[in-house]
Amino acid sequence: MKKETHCTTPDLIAQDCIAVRMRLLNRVVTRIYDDAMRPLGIKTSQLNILVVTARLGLARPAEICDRLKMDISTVSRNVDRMRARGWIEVVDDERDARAHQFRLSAQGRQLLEKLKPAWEKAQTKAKKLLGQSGVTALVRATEKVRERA
Amino acid sequence: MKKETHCTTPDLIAQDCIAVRMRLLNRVVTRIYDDAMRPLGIKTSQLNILVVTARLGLARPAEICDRLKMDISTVSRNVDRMRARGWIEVVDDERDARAHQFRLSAQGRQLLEKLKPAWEKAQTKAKKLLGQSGVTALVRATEKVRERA
DNA sequence: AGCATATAATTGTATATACAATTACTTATC
DNA sequence: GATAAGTAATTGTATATACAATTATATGCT
Repeated sequence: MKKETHCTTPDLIAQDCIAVRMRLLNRVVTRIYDDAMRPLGIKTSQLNILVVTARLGLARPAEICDRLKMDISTVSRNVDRMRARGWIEVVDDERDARAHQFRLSAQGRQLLEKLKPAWEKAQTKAKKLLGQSGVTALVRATEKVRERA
Repeated sequence: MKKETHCTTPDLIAQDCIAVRMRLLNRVVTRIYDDAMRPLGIKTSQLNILVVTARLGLARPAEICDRLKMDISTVSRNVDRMRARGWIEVVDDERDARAHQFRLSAQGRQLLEKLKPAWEKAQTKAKKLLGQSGVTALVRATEKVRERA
């Protein structure tokens, strides 16, 4: 005989809601990386953009949005801050006066190398928290999101 | 013979970084719920607080922080907005003049019932995105976080 | 060529988030 | 009971985030 579980709406949502748990875990994980990288003056959100830009070489804002599933206005303002810190340079597009691209400055590349140990430390902690199955599930889900787009 | 993988730092971080993927997935999942609940005028972050408050009956700010791993100043300001919308009431603590508690108003309870169908729709989408293993891993990780605190 | 439409990116506005500093009160200690 | 130490919560400041509106430019159509 199946056990009846009488859950009120708040109980149901509090226990099951994926968004609630995802946001909670996001806060905890972000804190791990932010703490580790604080001495270097960079936050997790900016790390995202830094590495995507580094990999692309020359990155259009729309490409960054696509890779990170981030609103273009968010990218716009985050890059502003990173530019102010001297990590990113803006290159105008010669063919299209509306467009431009970003690339890392020498300082940006230097920062990337310098933060590696701190990142590794945070990564180890995060791995431990999620477990192997958690990491696998995370990778699978993010890949699925990218495929669909 | 093991295949050598020569990864530059940005490649390594972009591919492996748990924080990057977690934040990406958090944005995608949050968007699913925000879209579903937009007609009701509530956002995912507020839903978190709404359900925790509902379950606790009377909730102290510090309790909400603990449940959600959220900074107390964040709770303070989110509750302000929810109070302004008439979903939450503040009750003074008679024993300690510094302290107070929150509870749902009638409107807040009504909202909670009204949003159930929208929440279920979003929940179904999110489950599909994460898959069963993803949901399990997520629950496991969040429970681990709660134990440790 | 000229106008309508599409596109790239920013800016306006609001919420979410956290750390640091502050305010207001309570508890412990002498 | 006065003062020091501790605690509850807010307020100051900065970043992150997204939707809507705007600006500036490019493209397509006639």
